[in-house]
Amino acid sequence: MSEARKNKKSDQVPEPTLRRLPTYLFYLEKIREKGELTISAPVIGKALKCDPTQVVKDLSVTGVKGKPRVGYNIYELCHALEDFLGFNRVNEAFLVGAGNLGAALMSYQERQTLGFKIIAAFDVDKDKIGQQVGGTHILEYSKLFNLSNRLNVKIAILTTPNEVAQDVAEDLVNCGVKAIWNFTLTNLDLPANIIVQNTSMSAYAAVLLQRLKDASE
Amino acid sequence: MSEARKNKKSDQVPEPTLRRLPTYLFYLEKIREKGELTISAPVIGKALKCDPTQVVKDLSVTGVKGKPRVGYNIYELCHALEDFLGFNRVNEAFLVGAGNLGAALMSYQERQTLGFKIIAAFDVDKDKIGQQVGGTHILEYSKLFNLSNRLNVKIAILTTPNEVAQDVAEDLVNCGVKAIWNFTLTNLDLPANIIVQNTSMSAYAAVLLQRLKDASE
DNA sequence: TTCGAATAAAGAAAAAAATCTATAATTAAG
DNA sequence: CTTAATTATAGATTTTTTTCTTTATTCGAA
Repeated sequence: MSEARKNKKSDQVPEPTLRRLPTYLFYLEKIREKGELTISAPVIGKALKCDPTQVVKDLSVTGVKGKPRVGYNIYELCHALEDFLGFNRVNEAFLVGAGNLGAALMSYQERQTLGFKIIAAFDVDKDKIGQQVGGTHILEYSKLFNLSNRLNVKIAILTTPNEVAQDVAEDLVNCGVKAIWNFTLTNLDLPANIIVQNTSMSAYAAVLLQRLKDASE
Repeated sequence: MSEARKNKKSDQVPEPTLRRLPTYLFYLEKIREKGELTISAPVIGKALKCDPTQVVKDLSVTGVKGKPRVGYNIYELCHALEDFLGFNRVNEAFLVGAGNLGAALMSYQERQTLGFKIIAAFDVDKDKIGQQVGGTHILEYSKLFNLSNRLNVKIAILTTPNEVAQDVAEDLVNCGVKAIWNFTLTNLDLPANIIVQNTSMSAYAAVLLQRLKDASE
């Protein structure tokens, strides 16, 4: 049992790799549409400006094998990536806070694969309730509790104002949500078994500004 | 000269640290509003669920010194962080593609410090042109060229559809933009001196889905 | 059929980042 | 005034991630 846990941790795919995988997938889909059948790691590396051996290592998590002097079968690779990432499964999600960012994510999911489907959005703003964005209805927040009893939704997207983020997150956990994609600046304090993915736009902005500063010195 | 370049690179603050700095800043601002004067690294670490020595290392980039048994002066630290991140300077930016995500970022900047001010947004959609989001006007895309002659904008946010991303990015570079925050899935092919910060929502989604999968095994 | 070039794969080495440890400084309590 | 506890700091260690190197495979050209 302790060995099982040890395995589980060592089996975990590194986060940098996970972050790169969707990039490969979208690039490969674009190439596939052009009618190409195979592609080699050096070609991918050149297009995506990264190391070819990095590409090979990253792609190896899918289990797909490439052939020397030929490369990978694009169709097989796309399929394996989608399968590995879970992008072809129906990962249902709630969204709370249908403001600008919330609405953006709701319409985002329509056009591009986000990895899951937002099946219901919630807000307390009377003006928003009843509206529909990206094919998803915005419901009164209090409906969350009824709805979560019937549906078994494990993922939630949190795009509320900072002030209510902690309370809403606790509600979501009580409704059976296991993973929260947190776009607020609030550091959520939740049970250890709840997966929280903090995504702050400021973090990226900080890196961009700093690199710009570095470059001009 | 070669030594200067060497220094420049080794002086660069690690990206993980840069990404954490805004989190510290927003947490500290919240604490400061409560009237606290000092805070210690262990307290920050506990609140933000990270290692106290990590906190010390991260904060040391600002040059602020803490006192043993007391901690840091919150006011001084906030100020130093803002200064270091450049959040208190007026970093002007263009935004191209005032769709959902673009609009989200435009209104985002109003409420929370993104690190810069979007001074003009551009789109080709007649319905959007003339509108105003988050205090910023949406202009006809062709106006970009005239405007960039007068203003000296170094940063651009790219939230267009994937298909036009490369062309728009090239336009932006021709207009003097040095750094592009790319929200599209297109891998931009631009001169090496242009800073590109790719931000794909799917990357985060991938990590979240995977960790959820790991947890249920 | 054979040779050579290109490539994936696997492992080693290097680099980067996070964590841990020891030290010194400081303040509060006795 | 002294001591003990707390904390910042700096350095060492460990872990993680990336890059480099080697090997073996495969296809195409001679």
